[in-house]
Amino acid sequence: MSAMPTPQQNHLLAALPVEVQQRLFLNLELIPLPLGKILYESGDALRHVYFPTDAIVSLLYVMENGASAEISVVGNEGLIGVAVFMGGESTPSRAVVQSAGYAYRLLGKQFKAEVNRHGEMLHLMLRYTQALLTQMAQTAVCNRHHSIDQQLCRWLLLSLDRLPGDQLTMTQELIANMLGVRREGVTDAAGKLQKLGVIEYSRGHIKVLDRPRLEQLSCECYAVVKKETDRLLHYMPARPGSQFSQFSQLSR
Amino acid sequence: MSAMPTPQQNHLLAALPVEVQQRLFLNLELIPLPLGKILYESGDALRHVYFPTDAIVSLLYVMENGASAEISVVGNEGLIGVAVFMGGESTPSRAVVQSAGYAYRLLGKQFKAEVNRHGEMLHLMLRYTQALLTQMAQTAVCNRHHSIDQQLCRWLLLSLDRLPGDQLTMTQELIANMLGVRREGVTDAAGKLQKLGVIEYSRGHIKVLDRPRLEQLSCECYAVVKKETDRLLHYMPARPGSQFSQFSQLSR
DNA sequence: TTCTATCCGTGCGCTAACGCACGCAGTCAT
DNA sequence: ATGACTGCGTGCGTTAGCGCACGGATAGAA
Repeated sequence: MSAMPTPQQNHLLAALPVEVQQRLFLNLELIPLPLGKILYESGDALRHVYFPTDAIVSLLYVMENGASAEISVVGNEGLIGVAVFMGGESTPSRAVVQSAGYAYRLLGKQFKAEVNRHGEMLHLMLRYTQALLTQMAQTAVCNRHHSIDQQLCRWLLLSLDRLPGDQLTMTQELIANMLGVRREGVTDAAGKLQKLGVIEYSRGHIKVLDRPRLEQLSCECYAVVKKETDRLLHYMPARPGSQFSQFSQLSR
Repeated sequence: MSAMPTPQQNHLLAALPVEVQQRLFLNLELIPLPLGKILYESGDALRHVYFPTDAIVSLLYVMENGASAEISVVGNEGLIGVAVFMGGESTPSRAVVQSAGYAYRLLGKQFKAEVNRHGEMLHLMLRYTQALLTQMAQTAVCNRHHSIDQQLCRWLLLSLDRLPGDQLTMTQELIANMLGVRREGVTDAAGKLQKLGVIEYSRGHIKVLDRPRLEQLSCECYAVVKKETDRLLHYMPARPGSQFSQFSQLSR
């Protein structure tokens, strides 16, 4: 609602040199991303890349038997469609909107053209891709070794970092799909968090009351990824007036 | 043993244009990789990249509590050290030799210099990185949803693909570390496979007797990664009229 | 040969997570 | 206000994998 998103709300776009921005921004197209929208399916040839401003998109892997698992989350710190510049043009995963909002999108061709100038865009994309790699690796390990309780905390923090405020709109069923666990498992874990006074849950609305505690209860995976992402994409300090200080509040 | 490995045994090196090979091969250094050797630790600044000829290297993630999990396997189809050209210079994982052999290594600086020519080397590396990404994503999903039995099959196949012959030298303890499970779990799963006549196991020596059966018993993850890796790295030259024709734009 | 370190098999109790089923409570449209 | 639908809580029994502990087997060294 309210103010129209600007391209600079996406951290990658914002980090580009002015001249690159000037070239690119003309071709950007603002697209609303409603909850549940699928940006691409597993194996689809990618026509566009998306730079979220305030939406969150999950990279979800769906298996033959229908079971699924999230392998990565992308918000305004990143982009969807790295496969375009990596050369594969498609990936075996699905990109689905997890939290409604907007994204700027760019034609694959135009994106590639800019990358092929071998300037800052290329290097930014490379570093972002490494951050993505880190997130996936950590997800793999987390899936192996950590309890649902811990993973829920991690997941909430990941989402929180990509949203303004302390509210999420998210049913337990959806979270379960992302984590690749049962819905009841999420109910259980969320119930514990609520009893501890860390969150408030009600019919698809979550309010985080005690973020520090959430970080304590989470597994190390959250902090590791955050630290590494910070290191790789050490953006300029958050612009004045921006409440999206996702890369500035690592405690511990 | 005996014959000295050639750089061309590594698929990536072999896939490079002759002129690039001529530039690079002078700087390659043949390095023996004994079992268990650690090429780099989590967080280490990477001095070299390694192109295995006949060794297998695991990217292993070790957690705070000591638990571990393999996030990727690299043999003669790839290289160790993508972080060098991605810009991060380090990763939060450990690279450890899982099967002894040789690798050619190259100074990070020289590797970067070649990549920075923005020629075939860059594009090859990008496609390889996407293959790596795919492997990690699949590992994450596999860790979530598949049984130890299935994962063992997958793991054996991955190793087999990177070795000549049908023999592996690998204790169950080591496999357990890679899969991030108990040693007893591996004993169990391997016992079943042996009863089925699929493998022969004896004190760190595995002989695969029935590979087709192994593929049947494995989860889909093996086939998915293999197919995608093939797509990304084998069928590189864009054929006219193929859906990868946009590809040539990047590859030139 | 004999010793010893390593590797592998096995049994037992335990826990986390699963699959299923049911029921209640908000929420929204009529 | 009424009904229906969605989202959440709960209580089973079941199972895969864990942690531990011990014991047998095999290879390589003394």
